[in-house]
Amino acid sequence: MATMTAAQRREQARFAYDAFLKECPTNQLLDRISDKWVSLVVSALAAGPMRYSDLGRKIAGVSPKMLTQTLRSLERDGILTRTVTPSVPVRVDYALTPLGHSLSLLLTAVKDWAETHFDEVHRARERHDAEAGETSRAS
Amino acid sequence: MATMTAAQRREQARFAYDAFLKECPTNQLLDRISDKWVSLVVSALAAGPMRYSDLGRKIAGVSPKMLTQTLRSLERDGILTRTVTPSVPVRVDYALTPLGHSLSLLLTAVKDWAETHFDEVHRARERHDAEAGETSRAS
DNA sequence: CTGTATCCCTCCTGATACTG
DNA sequence: CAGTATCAGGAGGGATACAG
Repeated sequence: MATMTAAQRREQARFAYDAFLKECPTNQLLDRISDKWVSLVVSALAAGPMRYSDLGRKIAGVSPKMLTQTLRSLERDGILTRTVTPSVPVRVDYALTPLGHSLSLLLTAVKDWAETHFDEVHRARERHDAEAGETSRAS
Repeated sequence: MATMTAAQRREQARFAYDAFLKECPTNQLLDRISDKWVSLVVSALAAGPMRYSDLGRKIAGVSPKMLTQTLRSLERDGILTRTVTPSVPVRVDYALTPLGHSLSLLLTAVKDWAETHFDEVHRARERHDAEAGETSRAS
């Protein structure tokens, strides 16, 4: 029995962690809104409603798959609305809900933080790398 | 030539996107701080300095590899400090820098948003799923 | 125009075992 | 105690082709 103590303990820990995640679904939500494409879509829509292909153009690097996937999950979560206009060529508009707007405010705040402190991070990074270089050159 | 128009356009778009990312490294930073383990480590450290194994215990589901990896990148970015005390068993403490604290404030805000609006999201989700069921049952 | 379905491939993740 | 090295597995992301 003693031979699998480590594995067992790890499994126990993992189980506890999973349980924690179930009690605290905030983490899921947090993971979702911190998704790469989510922030881009929400920022794009913050300026106003947009059509599918407009979004595809504005975000530029996104594949139709990821765009649709992101849009669907955001619609499901009530972050944005999807409006179909059955004209001759179908037209679909996406717009932020009030909930979506409040989220966009937050994302903007985070973005601001990143912009404000980027210099600091960058300097810390260079200093850190430089010191690493010194260390390896020493000996 | 006409046969690769789509591919070319996509490549152009991708190039433009990459260029945008270089001009706006905020996105990289944003991606980094929205990492799954980053938020957990920063929250854990928000309460005060901790040792390596303490972090491992508190976060519970993390493997030593991911813990070290996360810690290293955060140290490099000046979010936290790593202090080695060369005692008989080596002792290493991790602590948030002022920069790290300001970040923890933001992450807390996001977490608060997630907690506040979780009900709303959940309801939106159920309504959406219910409507989908109705749609498929109609016809 | 607006998506959907498929395949593929890379990166990330995590587990294990070993070192200082 | 505090990591590092290595390897396997899986999920996510992208490209393509096709449908409504």
